Amino acid sequence: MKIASWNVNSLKVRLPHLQQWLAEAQPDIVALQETKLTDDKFPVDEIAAMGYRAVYSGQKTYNGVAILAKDEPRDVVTDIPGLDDPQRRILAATVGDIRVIDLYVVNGKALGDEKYDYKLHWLSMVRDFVAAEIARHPRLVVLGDFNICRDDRDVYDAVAWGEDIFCSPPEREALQALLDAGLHDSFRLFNDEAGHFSWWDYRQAAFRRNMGLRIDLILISDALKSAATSSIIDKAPRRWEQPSDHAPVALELTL
DNA sequence: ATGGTCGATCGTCGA
Repeated sequence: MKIASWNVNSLKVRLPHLQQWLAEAQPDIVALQETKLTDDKFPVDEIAAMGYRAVYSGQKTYNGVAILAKDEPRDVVTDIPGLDDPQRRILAATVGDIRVIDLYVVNGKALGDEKYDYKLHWLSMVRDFVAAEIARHPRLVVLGDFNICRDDRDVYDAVAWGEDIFCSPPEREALQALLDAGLHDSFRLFNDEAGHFSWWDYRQAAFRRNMGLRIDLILISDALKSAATSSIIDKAPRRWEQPSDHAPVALELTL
């Protein structure tokens, strides 16, 4: 069983990369972020031709999330209970006996910006939703683009970055609150090293210089932790022509 | 040098 996440930065542009990666990696479940497509434009047929069912929650120009799976996703949720939000950033579905919550966390722009306040509020609402979901679904995976670096190992120049956006204490506390709901950062079950990133800016040849951040995470409940055998960042698609600025991340389980 | 690069959209914003 393989579960993956990828911020594709426009599914329209990146569909050929997604198709190539699905063919090579063969994940059972993959969560996508930044599809930037309204639901009527979602490439259902092309995805079906790859052997995947899809559920999606999109909007024009911005945001947009989707879950692809070889088995039919069911019990789909597209909104955080109690949060009236037009931005399409969350998608929950059950595949087999695994509950999947796909997140495209608010970027936040800068400390003090109104988008930063929205980010923290959005995360607090997500935490409450995750706490309710984990009570109902012991096998829970919460994955996506978190737009938070959990600790300094996840930043290419932590001294220079300091406590700026993605690394501020309130953001890190919000991520820790999610983990405290009963989740584990699957990558860190297998790798303690600094310098493993999932996103690199398009500018300044950042990828070639490995000037990146680890912001794409796969968080898993206790029941899945005991079955996890690997959790990796697949940098290969970042080297392809016209890539997403994010690499896919993938978890393997013996289930 | 207050920039740089993408994507959506078509001047400018978001990341």
